[in-house]
Amino acid sequence: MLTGLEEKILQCITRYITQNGRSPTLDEIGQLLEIKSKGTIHRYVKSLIDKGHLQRSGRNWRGLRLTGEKNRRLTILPLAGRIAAGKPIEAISEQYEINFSEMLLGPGRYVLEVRGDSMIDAGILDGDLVIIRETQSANNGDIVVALVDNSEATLKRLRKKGNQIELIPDNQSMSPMKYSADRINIQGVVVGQARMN
Amino acid sequence: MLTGLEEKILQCITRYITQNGRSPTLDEIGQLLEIKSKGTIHRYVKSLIDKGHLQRSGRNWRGLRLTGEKNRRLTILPLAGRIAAGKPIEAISEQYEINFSEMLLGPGRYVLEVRGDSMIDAGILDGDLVIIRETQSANNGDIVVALVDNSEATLKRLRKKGNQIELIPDNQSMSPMKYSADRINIQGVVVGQARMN
DNA sequence: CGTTGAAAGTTCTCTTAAAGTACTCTATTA
DNA sequence: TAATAGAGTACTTTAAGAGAACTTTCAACG
Repeated sequence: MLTGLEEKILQCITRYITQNGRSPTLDEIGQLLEIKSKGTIHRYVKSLIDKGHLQRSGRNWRGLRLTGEKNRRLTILPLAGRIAAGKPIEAISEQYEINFSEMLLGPGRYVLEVRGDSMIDAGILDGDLVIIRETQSANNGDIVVALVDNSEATLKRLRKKGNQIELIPDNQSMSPMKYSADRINIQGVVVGQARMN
Repeated sequence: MLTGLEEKILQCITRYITQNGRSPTLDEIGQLLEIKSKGTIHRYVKSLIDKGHLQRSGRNWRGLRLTGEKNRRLTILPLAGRIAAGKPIEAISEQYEINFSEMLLGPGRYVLEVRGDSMIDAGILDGDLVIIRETQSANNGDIVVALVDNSEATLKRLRKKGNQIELIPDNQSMSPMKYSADRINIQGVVVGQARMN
């Protein structure tokens, strides 16, 4: 079990290595985390080595290595940077990690597997998983699970117009459908989308 | 058998861990349940440990762990069914569950934020997150992070043809690029994709 | 090739704040 | 009266930071 700082330092090293291809020095870690004493850093790096999350190769400078085997914090991954066509990976300074638990957990979450291409322009393909948060209310523009006439469920983008509700497929070859508000029951809204390869 | 307060505290801890990835301190529990004395909290936490609902790992702060079932459910969501346009949600007969930890965890995973539309036909939009597994080898058809001439990183679909490597954007308005194999370095392959709304 | 000094790593001690533990005392309620 | 619940106090342990003093590594230079 890692303490808060141990966690932070491990993340910091992981990120440094992914971006620069070599491990940081103690002082560099200290700079990134705003800790002035390299003795303090060393204590935690050593404890990470003892706990098996890091290895030191020989006694070289910048000789830290990730072991990778130990499970990291459950749903948190380092955000290494941004990638675009034709450019180097752009380093990210503001944010260190992506917390998926916010999307995945929390009350009333469940998953639906999407069938069909009706939301293809929103990047939701056949076979994708969408994470739904159960709710009766949704805003214009949300992608919702809507129950029509209490019999048909469908995944569409929502637009409310007075007493009318429009369910809009994000697919140019399909057309929106209009209903009076009392025929539509919102079951939930899409809070995330995932695809596993 | 748990008393009312024991139940409340256990739920509170479970919820905290699922949302934050680590256990709360006694004071934090107290804050959430509006109990001022951490001595009181401690008494009930201890009784929960005695009854086997919680474990304490060592003497660490935030060292509480859930036992049994609850522990395993952390990154698992119920798969409620399949949804398609114009049809009821197709129920999935067995209790089927989606385990995201397989995608998110494991050695050498990190996240990149995608810039640009070059993979739009694969459902990877501008701003999406892709989960990368670090590897030097990839198969034909994989979506890879490729480093060209050790200077430009790009996300493209891979096709190998003898000593030639083709990097194919999944976007009809862009054309594939061909390189000799020695100019390309595979950094990792896409193992998952996520979008948070 | 060996010397040397700066940079990096290691080992300590000291300090503070926060967290956990062990009690006692009190109130409510069935 | 026993079980449940809350407040509070005193104490111990842990996490975290600063910094001094030391050794090792590495590269530049004569």
